[in-house]
Order: sequence, then C-alpha cells, then structure tokens
Amino acid sequence: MHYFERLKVKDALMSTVGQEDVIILGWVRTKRVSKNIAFIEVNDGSTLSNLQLVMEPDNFPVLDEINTGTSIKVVGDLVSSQGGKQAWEVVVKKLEVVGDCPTDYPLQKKRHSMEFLREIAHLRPRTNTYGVLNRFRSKLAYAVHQFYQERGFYYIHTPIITASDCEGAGEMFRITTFDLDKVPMIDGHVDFSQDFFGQETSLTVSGQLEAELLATAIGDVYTFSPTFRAENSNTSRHVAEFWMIEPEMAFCDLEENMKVIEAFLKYLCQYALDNCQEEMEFFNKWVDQSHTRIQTMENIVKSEFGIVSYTEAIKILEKADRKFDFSVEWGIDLQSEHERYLTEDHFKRPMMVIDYPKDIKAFYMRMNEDGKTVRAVDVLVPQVGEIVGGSQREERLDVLIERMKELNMTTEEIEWYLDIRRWGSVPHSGFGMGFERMLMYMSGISNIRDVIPFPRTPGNAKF
RNA sequence: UCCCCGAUAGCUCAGUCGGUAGAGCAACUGACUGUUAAUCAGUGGGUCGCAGGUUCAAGUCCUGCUCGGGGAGCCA
Repeated sequence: MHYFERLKVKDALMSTVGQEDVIILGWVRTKRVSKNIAFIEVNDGSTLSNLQLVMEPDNFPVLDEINTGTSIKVVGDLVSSQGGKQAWEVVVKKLEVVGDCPTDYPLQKKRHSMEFLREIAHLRPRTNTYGVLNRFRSKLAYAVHQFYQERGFYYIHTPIITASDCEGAGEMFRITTFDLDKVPMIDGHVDFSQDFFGQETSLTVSGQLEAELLATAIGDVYTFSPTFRAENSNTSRHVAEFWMIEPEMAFCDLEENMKVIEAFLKYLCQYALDNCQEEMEFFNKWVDQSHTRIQTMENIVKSEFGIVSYTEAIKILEKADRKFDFSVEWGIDLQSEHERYLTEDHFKRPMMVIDYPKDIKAFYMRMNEDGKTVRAVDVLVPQVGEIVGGSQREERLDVLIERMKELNMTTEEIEWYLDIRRWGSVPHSGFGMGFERMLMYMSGISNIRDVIPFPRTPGNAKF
C-alpha cells in the first residue's frame, strides 16, 4: 500500500521544492472535469487543506468512477501550481480507486448542520469541521501533558471501577456481572456479595479521592481520564462520559492552587495560539459567530483572572441593575443566570469564585475560620459557565470526621481516605477541569456533543 | 426530569383562510472552461416523524407517542 513511502498532504503542501513520483493516499473531496483538463481535490486527514491533482481526462477513464468520498491512490509529480489558490499541486501519472463511493454517500459537497452531522457521527470525522476539531483535540491533550510534565507533576492512573458511593459528584453507573433476569436477592435487597467484586461497584465520577492518596506520596500528580456521570442531564454542556483533568498537589493551599489553575488555562490558550493556527483560524472564521475566538484566547493569556469571594459575588448580584429569575441571598447555590452575569456582564473575563458556603459544597473541602464557608474555587468563563471546580482539601482528621457526621456519612468504607490524615497529613489542594468544556470555550463550538467524537447522552450510546 | 420550539425531497427550508407539494443546495445527464464550494442548460427525486381523532376534504386543526433543538436543574 506504500504506507511509509507516501507523501502526506500536509507535507506536500509545505514542500519547498518540487518532487517527482510522489505517492498520495486519500479521499476525494471534489472533482472538476472538462474536456481537456480535470482537477481532483484530495484530503488524507493530515491537515485541513486539500491537495489539488491535475490530469488530462482522456488519459484517465477511471475518473468516471471517482466521486466525492472515493478513496484513491495517486502517483505523480509535485509541482508549483499554475492556479491562484494553492502553491503546490500534483500532475497525475497514475490514478487508481482504492475504495469506490456510491453517490448515496451522506456527506455532500456542501455545508451540513451540526445537528445532522451528529446523527451520522461515524462519518462526520471526514468533514472539515470535525477534522479540525479532532486534530485540535489531539494537540490540546498533548499540551495538557506537556504543562504538567514540564512542572514535575506525575501522570497517574486512578481506577475506572470504584466501590465508593460517597464521591458525591453525581449519579453513578452501576456495573455488575449479574444476569439481570435473575439477580440474587437477600432480605428484599440485591445480594452484592455474590457479584464480581463482592460489593456494589460503579464507574468513577472522579479520580480525586485516589489522586489525593498519590499526591500525599509523590507530591504533584494529575489524572487525565474518562469520567462517568449518570445524571439525566439534557443540555449543551453535559455528557455522560467525558474526559477530566484532575491535578492534586501536596503542601498546597487554595491560593497556590488558583495560581496553578490560571497558569494551566493560560498555557492551553497560548499553546493553541502558537501551535494550532490553522485550527484557531478555522474556528474564528467558521465556528465563532462573532469571529473573536482568537482575540478571546489572546485576552485570556494577557489579562488577570478575576477573583471574588462567594460573599462578595452575592453582594454584586444584589446590586445588579437587572432582575434574576432566582432571587439572590447568601447561602443559595449560584444559578446559571448568576454565573453568566458575573463572568459575561460584570467582569467580562474568566472568574474565580472562592469560599462558598459549606452547605452547597462537598464534604472534603477545607473549613474556613468562619465555620461557615469552605476553601472552594469555581472558575467561570463566558459562554460555557463552570469550567473548573477545585478546593483545598480538609487535612485535619477531627474536622473532617466532624463534617462527615454532620452530613450523616459513615466513615467505614472510606477509612482509607481518612488514613492519609492520620499519618503525616499535609495541606493539599486540587481541581478538576472538564476537557470538553475547555475545548468548547477555545473553539467556540456551542454544543459539547460536537467536541467529542462519540458523545454519550441520555438515550444515546450509538457508534 | 421540567418549560418552550420544531419534525415536509439526500441537506436547509417555504407551504396563506383546511382543497391532493415547492425553492435553493446536493445528485444525475449534457455543454463549456487552468478549474478551485467552477459555470450554464436539463432530468429524476416525497407514506409531509408515528398512531389515532375532527371534517365532504388534513402537510395545515385536536390528542397521544417518538425523535431533534433551545433554556432550566444537576455539574466538569
């Protein structure tokens, strides 16, 4: 097949000199045939742009079999193009069909709606938009690793299967090997002691608790792994399976944690500006309706994030010159409309809200001196909302146990989590960033189902 | 799960007061051209989401269901 010998379209287009007898392997995007000359544009996924092929139709009767979508193998000479829109093109010497493509191919030579493409998610990677997105996603995943590796963090693997039901981050998907038609029962309840693990187990909703164990051993760690939430959420920013990045740092307080968050977000934006120009220009031109995506990324890199305490945020909202559907008072959970007002209207930039009331945050967050608020931080960005949630963890064993009692939580199944507070406990902090939400923000793509190749949502696990 | 909106050709949509179906793009055929989302001319293409109901007559009105979109809650 000449896999190793072929020239990728990306490399052909970046060539500095002409080359004889190059091999191109790819899919036809469009064909233009006239009596004396014919053009094919071929794309192999290596880059957004197509490579133009030129030939005399009389010498290539196989042209009749070539449609949009056909996969082809080409041998020809790479020469500078006589046409205006591209520097290089290939004068074809040999052309063969690898796989034909009947004309009922769903991807037409025209723009399609994101909604339609979502229904054919197995084919949409072949479109310009999803080619750009999937290459961007790969590059950003690499940038995530690069950021942490450069700073001496260790990449850790936390379990996908978990037995802790107290992670508290949402509904969980149960896993079992039971024959669901005859589940063993005891005293009217499912007898999980007969199940594979001898207890009830689920897919993880967060690697944080385990990450804390590793952080209190090897210092600075991060996870980057799939996460599962069984919430019946039907919104443009929720999926049941998504990828989350969760750093955890020993000997680190909330203020230091926030510096890592800000540096991380800025790093990803700077990385995209430096290394993903083609993708960012595409998003700016075709995806972001206000055409300000590049400018937004540049602003993030330049400007300081806003920091406001929950209590101050409430005051700002109370003074706001506009009505909210949900009334504002200290102690409420901030609603979407409140978060949007803060980040989009009041501060007009990414915002960190800190020190939330303990009652609306998780049990493991460190109690402040006031006894009412905890060392939590949510990062809000325009258009997407919450993109990062983090906190300083409660490292004082007695305080943590007291808090769990308040919440009627049993400590039995989570003794292992308490143990790191028993022996050599240290202040530590961390956060979780939704990878897809970050991709949404950076690309301007407004539905999370369009930044992951195969989205899982209530009622839909196709492909 | 709740609220709102929608479902008509392959895609995006129009369809008036209820009277038996339209456009653009795509596809196909032909012509022409170093073209480039080519251009020009022509052709084919419909169980109007599904199931009921009202009516002489339903794409159009009513009910239920399914699916999709926007918003809310939950959160990353």
